[in-house]
Amino acid sequence: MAKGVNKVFLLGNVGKDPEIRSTTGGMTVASFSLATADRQKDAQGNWADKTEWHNIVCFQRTAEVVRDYVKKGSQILVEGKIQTRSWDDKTSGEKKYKTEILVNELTLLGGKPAGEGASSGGYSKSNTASYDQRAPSSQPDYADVGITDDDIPF
Amino acid sequence: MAKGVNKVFLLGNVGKDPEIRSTTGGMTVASFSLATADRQKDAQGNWADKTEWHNIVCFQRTAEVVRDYVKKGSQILVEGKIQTRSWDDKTSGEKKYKTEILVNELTLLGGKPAGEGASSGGYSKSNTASYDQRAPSSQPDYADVGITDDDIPF
Amino acid sequence: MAKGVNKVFLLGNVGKDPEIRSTTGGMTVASFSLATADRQKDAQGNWADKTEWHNIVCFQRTAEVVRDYVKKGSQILVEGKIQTRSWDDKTSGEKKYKTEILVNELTLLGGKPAGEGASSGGYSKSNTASYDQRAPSSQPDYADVGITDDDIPF
Amino acid sequence: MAKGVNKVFLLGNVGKDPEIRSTTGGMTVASFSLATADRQKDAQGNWADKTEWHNIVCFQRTAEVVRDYVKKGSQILVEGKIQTRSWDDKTSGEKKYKTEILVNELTLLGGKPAGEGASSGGYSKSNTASYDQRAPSSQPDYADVGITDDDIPF
DNA sequence: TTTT
DNA sequence: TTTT
Repeated sequence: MAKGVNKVFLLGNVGKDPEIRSTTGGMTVASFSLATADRQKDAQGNWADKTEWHNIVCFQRTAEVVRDYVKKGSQILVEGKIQTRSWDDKTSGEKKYKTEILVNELTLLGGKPAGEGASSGGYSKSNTASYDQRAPSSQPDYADVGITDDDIPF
Repeated sequence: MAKGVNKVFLLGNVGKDPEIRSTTGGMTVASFSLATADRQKDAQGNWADKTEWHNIVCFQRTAEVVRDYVKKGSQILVEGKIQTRSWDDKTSGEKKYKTEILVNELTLLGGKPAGEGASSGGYSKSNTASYDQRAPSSQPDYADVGITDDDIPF
Repeated sequence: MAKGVNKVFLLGNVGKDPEIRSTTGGMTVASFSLATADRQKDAQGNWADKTEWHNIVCFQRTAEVVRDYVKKGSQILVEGKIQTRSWDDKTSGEKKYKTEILVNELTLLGGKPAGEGASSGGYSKSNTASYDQRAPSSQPDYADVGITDDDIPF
Repeated sequence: MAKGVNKVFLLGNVGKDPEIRSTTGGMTVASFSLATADRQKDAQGNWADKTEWHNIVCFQRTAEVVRDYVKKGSQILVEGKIQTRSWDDKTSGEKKYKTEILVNELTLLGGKPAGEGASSGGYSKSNTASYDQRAPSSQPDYADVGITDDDIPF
């Protein structure tokens, strides 16, 4: 029986080809950024599109679906939960936070059809660099902290 | 017609008495942290409670409900959307991010009954300090950036 | 402040061209059936697709979007609430129930591209007949009961 | 990977003590009605509470939680999906429909505290009668149609 | 920092 | 049929 609720629905477009990794336990992990567009009024009272970017993380079978079918531009719907990780930045000595959406369920929609785009396998090494722009070197990722399959929270 | 979806449901308990502010446009803004409990397996395979903390922001009428009825310990359900603000930290020169839940709808549940607790108005000055622990001095808050009522996206 | 929650998310395909009507108050109402596909295990333990049909009702601007853009086959996402209407069937004398989803927000997805299909305006008279198969003659619809714009619950 | 979405969130109060049954496969099934309150404008433009009733069905562990903790008056939050069953009424010869919410997750909230009320075990035989008022004799229930554990869709 |  |  649930004690609380932490549920998120996002529908949007994938910003770059997903990054695929494996945990030390051999589990597949996929991460990518997702843009959700929101029509809202600006300061002048005009309707304008505003884009919100989300850090998405998928595990196991869902990560494999992402690896095989999700690319830059894909339109998807995800259901998941919010999780904020924190760590001490070794350079600045400051506490840092990164909020991510851990996905329970993923639905592929239309958007840019799969099969086109730069990378053949839905995954390209070059993603790593741009992903790191947002997640600087001192940030521990799942591999760094030695995540195993037992650590996955669902 | 919506172009995307960015929807969050959180049910949990409020960590401290909410902080209440006003924008330059005179709109009430309430912010507080909300703990959602999640039962999940730990590394040993045992079920353990894990708490996730969320930064909640309410505007206008909802902020007034918060001011009048929500206190440390209150059990509430919120529906809202995820927004990540970023700014350049003046001290370290680094880019920082803070993810918040902007509330559309709030439902008061049971939990610790309202009317008890330290603060009389559901709001105590002392919240400010601890809130600032997580949101260091160089972070712009809504007042700093001169938000007016026109900026509110719903 | 909300006292309860009654919220539905459906993603699926429209079964027929929507039926468009007007209330006595001149408000546009659109109704159609929406199929949501669910992969589930059958009695033999095999995964099989099961389709669930939902009665969708849209009002005002959303109904106009439906009239202009939604057709048989369209893939859409709706957010709304559940409502069950009841009436006494004049023929059988029995109490009847019809559960509908009243839409708050509608998002057009890819699916079968708009612009094809039999009807030009996203609405064809012939829908009425098949719609009526599920909603027999003795059922009051919104026009029959003299709904005006004031009756719309949001 | 999901092909569609059919998701419901309801927060409200239980109308009667739940009815508890077992399938031929020995699985526990709990059903009850849930009232969700909605503040909406009436024809005169005044805000009025409107109650919507939902037919809730829980299986397995969730049904056991319901049996042990949920009573008339309990405030709960459920997440589930919509399902409409249909059958031919043997008396009138008409097609009938009943829409139900199949629960995936249930959260007990405050409301009227458990442990009080008429029934000792959170379950009273007398529920059956009133449930049958809404679900006349000719309606197949889960036991009638010989549901086994394999039939449960999640 | 909450809650059971 | 619930609840505030």
